[in-house]
Amino acid sequence: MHNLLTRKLETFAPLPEADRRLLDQTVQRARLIGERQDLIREGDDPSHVYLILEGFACRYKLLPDGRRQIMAYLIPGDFCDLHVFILRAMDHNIATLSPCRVVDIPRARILEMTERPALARALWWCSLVDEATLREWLVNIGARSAEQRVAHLLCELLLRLEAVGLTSNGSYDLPLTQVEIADTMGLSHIHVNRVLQRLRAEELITLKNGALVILDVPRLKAFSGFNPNYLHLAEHKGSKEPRR
Amino acid sequence: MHNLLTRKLETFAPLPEADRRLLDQTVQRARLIGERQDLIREGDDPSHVYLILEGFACRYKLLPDGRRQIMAYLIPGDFCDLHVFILRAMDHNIATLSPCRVVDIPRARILEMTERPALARALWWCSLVDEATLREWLVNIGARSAEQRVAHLLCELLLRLEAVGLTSNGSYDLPLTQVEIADTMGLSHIHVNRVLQRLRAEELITLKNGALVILDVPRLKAFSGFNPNYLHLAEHKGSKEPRR
DNA sequence: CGTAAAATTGATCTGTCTCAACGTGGGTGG
DNA sequence: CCACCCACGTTGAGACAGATCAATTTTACG
Repeated sequence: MHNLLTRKLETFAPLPEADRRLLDQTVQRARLIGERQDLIREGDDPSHVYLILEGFACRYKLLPDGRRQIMAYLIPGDFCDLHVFILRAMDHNIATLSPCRVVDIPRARILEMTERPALARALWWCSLVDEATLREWLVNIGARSAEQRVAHLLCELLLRLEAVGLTSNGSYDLPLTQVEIADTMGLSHIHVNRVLQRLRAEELITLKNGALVILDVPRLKAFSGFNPNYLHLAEHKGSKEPRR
Repeated sequence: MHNLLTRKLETFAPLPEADRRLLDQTVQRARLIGERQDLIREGDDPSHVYLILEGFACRYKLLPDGRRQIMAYLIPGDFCDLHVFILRAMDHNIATLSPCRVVDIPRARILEMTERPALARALWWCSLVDEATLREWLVNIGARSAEQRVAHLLCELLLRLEAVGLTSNGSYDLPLTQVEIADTMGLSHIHVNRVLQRLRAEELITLKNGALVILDVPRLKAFSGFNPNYLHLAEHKGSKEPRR
């Protein structure tokens, strides 16, 4: 099996051998970062693009009154700031949640990647999937009940972590505090606590010390109204030809 | 002044004359579509990319229980479905809100555009700004009060419409019903009605028959906690060099 | 005019928040 | 190695923003 990045990008479409080699080179030197460290701050114009190899990170914004809204979780294989390559200034912050292993990719290397058609498309695909995920989060917060929101998040993370081999039948590490889940869902942490208790009482999940077990995946999906289409996994399974 | 699309893309960076000519050609033949028509449905893989020249449209998803969540407004200069160029299947619907003038751009033309470096970057910029807007909407729905949410939306539309020349000092056409605003904000339409009344009572806005007047722009921005950085306007004003 | 969609109003209900304790477990320094 | 501490989780009570239900009024338009 190839490295994590290759594995993720090939979810979209197979890559030429030369591209794989470039990715292998790219993912060489990683550095370790402790939990709850800001990786990038609003206003920054970072000189490198960061790629998560291990651990959880998040995008977030702070409001004047001190509230925090988490807008995305970044898991192994995710780029933190591909967009500043174009946009110049970060409009939000990125912080680690758990200890992370991170690769710093120089801009020149990204440029090199975007000059290879298959890789360029794969990177574009990454940022479009991020966007689609954001849309689903908006639906989640805007239109679902507290219980459904949390359940939906757990279903999404199951599929995303499965895609990078970080689950074992329905269970995975979820290194989040209830406060962090609350800041993600637009709920108070007290309410998140009660929601989790209800999900446990319904025998849908088990969650203790960051270890999540989904006891009945189909039921949790049905309960939360989960439809995986927005993750755009399994794109090349249908053996479609690239379109003109 | 050039056409609308050129104007919008040059918000990001000036374009070579040849690119402008290509854009002028692209925007030739538009078609008219009535209000409240679906342009694209979930599951579609459209053969053209649609560009709005006039009118309002929106992205939305429907939930099993019949709720609708609107996830974006599309205004003149916005692409509807640039992403299906890569992702293949739509994961949401797009419908007109008001009558619209729309250009159908064949995929081949998009491909041609992405082969010109300045245009490719400009298109990428468009989709990154869409993503940044989505993040701000998430913050809006997740962390702000009903009054602030609506006020924030009105501030955002002011800047976006200003960028395409569709405002006149603090006022613009807002062809939305209160139900549509409600489906956008994750509120009931009855509550939206009351929120609008309060904004009017505070002498922040006037809104009647789709004509919005913001009576005190700075106060409305302050009230809603509006920070325009996420729209990434005025990128090349600072005369930055393109980075390597 | 007549009709349907949109806006408005009032009354009531409920999900979620806030405030205020209290419990608990893992890490650390004495 | 124990005791303390602090972050995290849990519980209860009360308050409130916003939902729901049910009319009624206004507006747009054929």
